[in-house]
Amino acid sequence: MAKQNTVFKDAFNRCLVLLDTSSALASEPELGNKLGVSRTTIRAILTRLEEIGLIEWSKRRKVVLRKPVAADYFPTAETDSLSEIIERSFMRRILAGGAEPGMQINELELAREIGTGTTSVREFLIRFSRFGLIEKRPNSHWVLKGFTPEFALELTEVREMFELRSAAAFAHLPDDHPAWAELDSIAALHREILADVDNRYREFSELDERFHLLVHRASRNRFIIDFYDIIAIVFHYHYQWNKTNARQRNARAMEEHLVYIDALKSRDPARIEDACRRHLKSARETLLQSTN
Amino acid sequence: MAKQNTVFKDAFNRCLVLLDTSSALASEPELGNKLGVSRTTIRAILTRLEEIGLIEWSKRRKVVLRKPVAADYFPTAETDSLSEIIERSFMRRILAGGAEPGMQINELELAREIGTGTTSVREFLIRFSRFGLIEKRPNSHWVLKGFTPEFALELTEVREMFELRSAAAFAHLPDDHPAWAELDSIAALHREILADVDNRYREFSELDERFHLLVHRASRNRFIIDFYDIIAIVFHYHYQWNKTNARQRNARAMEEHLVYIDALKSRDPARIEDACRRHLKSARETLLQSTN
DNA sequence: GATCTGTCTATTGTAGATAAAAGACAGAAG
DNA sequence: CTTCTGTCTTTTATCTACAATAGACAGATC
Repeated sequence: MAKQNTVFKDAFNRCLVLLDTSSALASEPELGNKLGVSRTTIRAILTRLEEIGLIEWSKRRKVVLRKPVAADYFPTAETDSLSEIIERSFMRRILAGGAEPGMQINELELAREIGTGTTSVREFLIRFSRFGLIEKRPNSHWVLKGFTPEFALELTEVREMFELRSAAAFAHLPDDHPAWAELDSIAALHREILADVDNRYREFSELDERFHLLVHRASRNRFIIDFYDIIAIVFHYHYQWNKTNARQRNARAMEEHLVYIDALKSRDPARIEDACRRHLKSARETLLQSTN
Repeated sequence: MAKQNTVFKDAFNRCLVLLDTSSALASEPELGNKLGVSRTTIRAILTRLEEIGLIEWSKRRKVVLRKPVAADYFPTAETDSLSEIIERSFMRRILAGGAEPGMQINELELAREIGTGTTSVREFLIRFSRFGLIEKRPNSHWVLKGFTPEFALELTEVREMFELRSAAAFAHLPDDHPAWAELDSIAALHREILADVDNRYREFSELDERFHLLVHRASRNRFIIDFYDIIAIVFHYHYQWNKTNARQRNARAMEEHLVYIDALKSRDPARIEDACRRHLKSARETLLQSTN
């Protein structure tokens, strides 16, 4: 099969949500904008909606005939893009499985295991190589460098340099910059989650990424912002994987974030640097604990 | 054609050089080590050497029959790997040609122009995207972000952070670390070139890369060292492209390097920082002059 | 017994093909 | 005259196939 129609299926599912709350659908270009896909895909969606009797479609008339039910949706397993599937498979293998540094990575074997073509695996590995966890031997295999203490230290060294600089830059954002509002909204969410931390501590991972990305963005430097991808992916899988004391660790990190946010709002360079350093120090320790 | 045999051709040419100064060739594994290729390729080379009457080959006996002549070598155009060809073509297009920021990049068109398959072009673009000059719109084209002043400023901001830290780390290398010897050899080469700068100033580009890479390596941080790739490629093509005042610029940079090297050898943090900052400042100005 | 060669197998690099998705353009509808 | 739809073309994402290259193993040679 040349290409999975995951874009179609995913957009179709999102379209069902739209359809749930309205009695008619907008024009094709407008739908395309809302769902972030081209008109070609929109028309495929409309065709299917008509086929399964959800709408009556004739030129500009797109009347909703009934509410969508669970069976109308495509299963979520079919809406993941191939690269997401490969990423998850690969990360599970190297983080969860016995992933000894120095291990060889075999494109063909990976592809067979995931049930996909080699090209996609290759492209994934090339993209992934910028994270510094694997390395290519030309005309030969890839080598896994491993999620080792050295990796964690090198990563956090750069992270600290970048985040300190970004945090300092944050203080100089103009008063009307949207980042301030976003910062307030993030702070509020922290307080909400902390108020019910036993049940909601799992929401921290996503919040953490949102907060630090906001800080890094203040650098206005594409290399600094791009580097945050590496941190995000490492922490993302790290959270999924290492759940010991998760509640406690997350609560502590959220407290630190609140201090850090207050420091940013004060615009006082010394306070910012201090709060930032404290938080980065404990983030580093958390990460180091989980390397072997 | 599934795969170009450029590895074979390139190793063959390098083997001819070996053959020029000896009357018999070593064993297959040893040759493989020397040339950095597998035994399969070595045997292909030996087969061809025999075919064109350069050696007599029978099991372990590989007697040289005559000296290789120019016609025995494969043309250099055939020894470049496909990714090198694509890289050069692409850089020429975006640096030399009218490369407006925001321009769309078309995989198919690029492939046709270079005379290669789309897969290779795609993989090149994925690898290249880490340099921050292009960006992918999923399911659609790539966008050229352009070699703009913003790019140069963002690049040099990170470079300065990394190089200052690496230079500071350099001072702490143990006395017997090989980097000190390499530093001396680089300094000597600077003096040689400076003594005949009118004729040899073009050798600076390569020397520059060698020197700064050595400094970055002292950080022992893979992210810092990898980042130097970006700097190297940008400066590499920049030197090829912007030749105004090249002699004068290179001479000045070499003088700065010598001061910088002396500072490193003194291990005095303040001197190092000062020399490093001065040099980085003029490097940034040079780069900025050539953006538009 | 260590290293080499002959032979065979497995993997990578690249081209070419094809379905999915994007996008262009003219005529239709407001 | 602006926005929409019908239709068509182009490009991307992915699979498969195959030559080049790497690498494994057993028997030969030192």
